[in-house]
Amino acid sequence: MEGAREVARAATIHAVAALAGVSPSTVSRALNSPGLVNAVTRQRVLESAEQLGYQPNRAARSLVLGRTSNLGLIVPDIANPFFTPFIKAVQAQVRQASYSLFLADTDEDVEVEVEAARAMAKQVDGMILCAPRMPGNRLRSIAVHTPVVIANRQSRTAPAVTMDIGPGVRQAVAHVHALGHRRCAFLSGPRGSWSNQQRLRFFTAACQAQGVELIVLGPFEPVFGGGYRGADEAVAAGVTAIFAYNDLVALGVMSRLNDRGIRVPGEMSVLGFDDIPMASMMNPPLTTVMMPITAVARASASMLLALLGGNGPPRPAAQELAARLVIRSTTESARPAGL
Amino acid sequence: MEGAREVARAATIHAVAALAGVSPSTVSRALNSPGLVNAVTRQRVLESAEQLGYQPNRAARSLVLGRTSNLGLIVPDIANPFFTPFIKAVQAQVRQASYSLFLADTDEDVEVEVEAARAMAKQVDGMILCAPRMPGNRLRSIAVHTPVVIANRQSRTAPAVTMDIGPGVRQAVAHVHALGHRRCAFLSGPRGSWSNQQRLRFFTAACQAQGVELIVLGPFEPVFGGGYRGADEAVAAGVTAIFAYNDLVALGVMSRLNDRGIRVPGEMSVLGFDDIPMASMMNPPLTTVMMPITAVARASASMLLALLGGNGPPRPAAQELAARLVIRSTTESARPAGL
DNA sequence: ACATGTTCCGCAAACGTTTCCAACATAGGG
DNA sequence: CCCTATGTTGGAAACGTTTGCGGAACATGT
Repeated sequence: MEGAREVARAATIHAVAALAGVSPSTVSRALNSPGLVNAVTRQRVLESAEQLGYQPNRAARSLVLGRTSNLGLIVPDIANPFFTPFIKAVQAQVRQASYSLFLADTDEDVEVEVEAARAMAKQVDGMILCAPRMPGNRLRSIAVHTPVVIANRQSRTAPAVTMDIGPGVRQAVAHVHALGHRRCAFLSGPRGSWSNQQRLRFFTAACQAQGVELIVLGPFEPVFGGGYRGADEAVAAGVTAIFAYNDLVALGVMSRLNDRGIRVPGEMSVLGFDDIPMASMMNPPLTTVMMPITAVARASASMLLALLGGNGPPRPAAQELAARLVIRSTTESARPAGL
Repeated sequence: MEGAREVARAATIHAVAALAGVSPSTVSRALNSPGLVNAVTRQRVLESAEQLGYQPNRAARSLVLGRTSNLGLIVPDIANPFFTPFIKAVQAQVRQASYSLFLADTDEDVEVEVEAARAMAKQVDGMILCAPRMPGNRLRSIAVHTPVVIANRQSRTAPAVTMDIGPGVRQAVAHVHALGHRRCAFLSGPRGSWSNQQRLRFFTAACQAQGVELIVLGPFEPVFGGGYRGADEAVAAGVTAIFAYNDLVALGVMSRLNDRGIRVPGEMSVLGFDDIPMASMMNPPLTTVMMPITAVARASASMLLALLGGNGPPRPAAQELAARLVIRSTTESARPAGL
């Protein structure tokens, strides 16, 4: 009967004005453009505001200002450790520019992705999209209304910051080649994912260039469990080294190989992709291609802020950062099969 | 010079009204209370809205309605895998109730915690706080203005949902006792953390009750690296089993023990806390106390939604869910020292 | 034909801000 | 002493919605 517990009704600018004995306009000015109001009046206003615990109503402010001071970030999966440094870096930068951040996770689902983006677009000034699966036209329909920066994927629709995996992939292939591996497997990630297509393409090219036979398997779920099946198929295919779509599946592969009594790196070399924090903590620590994800986050955030700053589209409408190989302990010389 | 790239100015309700040949009020009603408007007019309005790509202005709506349809969630650390199931579950439930979610991470820092909460409070209808370090008075000053549910921590200020670690801890101690361990270490987490104090208290009580000597060490950082030092100190203390503050440090402990050539569980039993996804994937898989974190998330979200639903404070103003031990492969019979 | 009820719709106020404009006071220059 | 520039303030409009109130149109019962 009593309805929702009545939270103390927030003080408005009028209340502050009344208490300070000035008009609401003066209060607004005292708070937002200190230069325009007499110092002693200002002090009085500030005290009244403090006393009443005045907090400006964001909705009213947004309404007249036409902006929300909120930014959005969409990532495929919060649980994927690959994204956590990304999220943290974006959040830090955004907060420093005194914006708040909306974060949404799409469970790696295209429909959720566009739905989340659409819903978010209505209440932010701009957003960073890390949406590897969203079709181009959907993306465009959003970018028309809202300033958008695309992360980790190329785009002609909006400014994008991507990673150039070329150097890392070539280093990886050169590394296994130098160790004597001649027949390797690539464990694909989700079929529709742009990242997967890109990785597959570069591995194919690098292997061909360096004379390594590449067996491509999959697709597998880009999670730990995906590595189980991947390991089995790779073993069946008789390869001596495995390039996993990402570190998570590499970890799954190692676990499965261990279960089957196949020693890493003694009998099978395993390479990951991404260099998530966990990679260096595994036993043995994982050799992997390090993605400069934090740098991407910073660049994306800067780009978005520049876009909103009204300085026109940022100079480089696209930016690309290089990945590189990190050699740890899951790669070793190939041994002749059967030994 | 040209200013920010001018995004197409959004269509207002007036534009839709004009196109449909009705008044703005009718448009509003057609969209929000279909029953109050004639079916054919409604159809006309809907078509006009569609044609113009009309999206209601959230700020204006919030202003008159007095609510934002946004909820907030504050967690100490997104990178901590313990929280990812929590975040996901909250997000799913919140979205289902057609709210959007603001997510903030506080880097385990008290100041950031209260600052984030304060900033967030201004633009959400309610929030879930997972803030183990926030002082009670700060918490109260926020809960006065905004409906709040506290997760994973007791509170007399706001409705809370906590986990009862008692059963899990007692099972863990009984387990190692049954295996013959009589001298164990507890690796403490952050000193100020409520969780840590709680875990320490329960382990102390359970060990005393069951006749196990407990050496408490630390505090250690609640991350992987924290386990390195923890492992060394535990070995130095001459214990045969280690209770880690959480799974992350347990993983660090295992890694460090492995480096030092100390076999787990052969020479040292290790128990974690939380049962993060990774725990079951380690090699060997970790024996740990499982926290019902997803259940907590669901309960918190339901509680908050009930609070907002205006049904008054939800029936149980506090709720408690039980933790339990999950036995895997890092615990084994104690061997006489020196063998 | 009239009274009464129902259905549908428009008018206008309200939400809490910001900001343009005008008004006033004061000071300074001629 | 007047004119103008400057500094400070209040009034009022505007942002885009929702909603209470009243009126028009129409149907129904007498």
